[in-house]
Amino acid sequence: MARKSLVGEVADELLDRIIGGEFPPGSLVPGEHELSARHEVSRMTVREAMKTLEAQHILSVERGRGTFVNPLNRWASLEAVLRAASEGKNEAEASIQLIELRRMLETGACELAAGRISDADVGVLFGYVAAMRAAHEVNDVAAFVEADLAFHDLILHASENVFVAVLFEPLHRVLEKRRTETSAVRQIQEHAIGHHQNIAEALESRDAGRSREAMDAHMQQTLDDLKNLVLESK
Amino acid sequence: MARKSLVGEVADELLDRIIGGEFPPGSLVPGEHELSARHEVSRMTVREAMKTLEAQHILSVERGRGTFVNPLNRWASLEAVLRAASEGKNEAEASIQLIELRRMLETGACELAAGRISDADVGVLFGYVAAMRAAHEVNDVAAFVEADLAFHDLILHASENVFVAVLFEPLHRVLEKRRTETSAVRQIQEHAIGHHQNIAEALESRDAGRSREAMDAHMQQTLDDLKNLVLESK
DNA sequence: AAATGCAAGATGTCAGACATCTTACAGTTC
DNA sequence: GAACTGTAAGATGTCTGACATCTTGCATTT
Repeated sequence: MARKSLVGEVADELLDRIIGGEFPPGSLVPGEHELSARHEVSRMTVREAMKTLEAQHILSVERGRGTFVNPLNRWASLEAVLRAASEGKNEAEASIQLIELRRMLETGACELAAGRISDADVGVLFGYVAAMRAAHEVNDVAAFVEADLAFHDLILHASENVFVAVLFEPLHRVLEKRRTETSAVRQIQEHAIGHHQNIAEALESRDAGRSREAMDAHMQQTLDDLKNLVLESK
Repeated sequence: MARKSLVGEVADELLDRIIGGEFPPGSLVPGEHELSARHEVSRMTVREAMKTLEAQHILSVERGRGTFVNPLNRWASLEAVLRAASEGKNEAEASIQLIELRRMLETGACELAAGRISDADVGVLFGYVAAMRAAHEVNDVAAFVEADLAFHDLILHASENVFVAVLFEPLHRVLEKRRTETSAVRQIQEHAIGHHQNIAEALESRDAGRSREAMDAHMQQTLDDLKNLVLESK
């Protein structure tokens, strides 16, 4: 599996070395000349790789002095932090923390959406639940997942908060694979259908607190499902 | 106010043109040669500027075809989205949405922290409240803000969720300026001290629900303060 | 009409050069 | 001896020009 570009390759390797502890936060990374020699690429390629990491606030480049590693809490890339947090031992712990994060955003968005969602969108929401039910009956996992995603996406947009969607997007991408796994279990599907029904009804009532709790219960179920899945496979 | 580097200048100008609607999502931006001619810089400088925007998922570069603008909901940079959302009319609306987002993360983190914070950290928390009180009495705004930030930062870390801190960091940076403004108002300081006291007590009781509500009340106050401030100045 | 080949234009990468900034150190001055 | 200064080394910033490779459209061939 060769990577797409030399720049991406160099950036990935450098990030790996940082995560591996070779260059701890605050330390100086090798100069552009040295890196270009080590990776056998031109200095321009190294510079572009650095720019990539700098844009994610993983590195700080200071003219005349050198390039430094930022502390992890300044990193702006959820994926990079995930790679760092999953390093070695605690991948399960990282997954749980991601679900916790998702829970905050989804329950918050759901609470906001209760006061802002249109009647039409509530109807669409119930439509998605029906689609999930239908997919469950014919055992169509792909269709089930699709309706599930659309359901949550609609609520996110109904919250009318652009920034929530922005922060949620990388999270969504990271969690996507695991969601497909859990959604394949029929019992989990049944749980999910019930929770989605509750959420849709809560939003229909326009009760913010009730909507939040309905989504929170769903997230709790997701967390439990993940824990069981992780405990089984490990 | 000249910007630091040519690369940053070109990246900013290009982002401005994108936000301004000159290059809508999905459209093709001018080629590297054309941009280097327009901005009177070398092609290398343009490439590095593009790389920074690509790293933030604002642009997608496809070899042989060109460079395309991504839809706004894929942008990974909160600051860039903020610039887009504040374009022209609705800066106040954007500020409110940012507070809403902060509310989700802080209340969520506080709820988690209730079950994980150490006795020692609870003590430190009360120490920060005392510091805020002292700063309030001698009218030291800087010290007040510092204790306020430390208070929230400690709770964030006590949640023991790395990803929350990562998502919160850019939000923190964006909101920092405005917080200094509101914190200068003595009446708002008094409100804040009371709320922080309640939060610290709730965390001390280790009651997750109560902790969440205490932080939620504080966020509601912050939102109200902001609305009043915005309404006054505009 | 379908398949092929080629040229144009885009990004990817390279090489070497010079500019500018930061820092340390040696030398100068008082 | 302390403070100032100039210089050299090493780092990043930028430029120029070249060649490689990929995509696409179009003309050519079959």
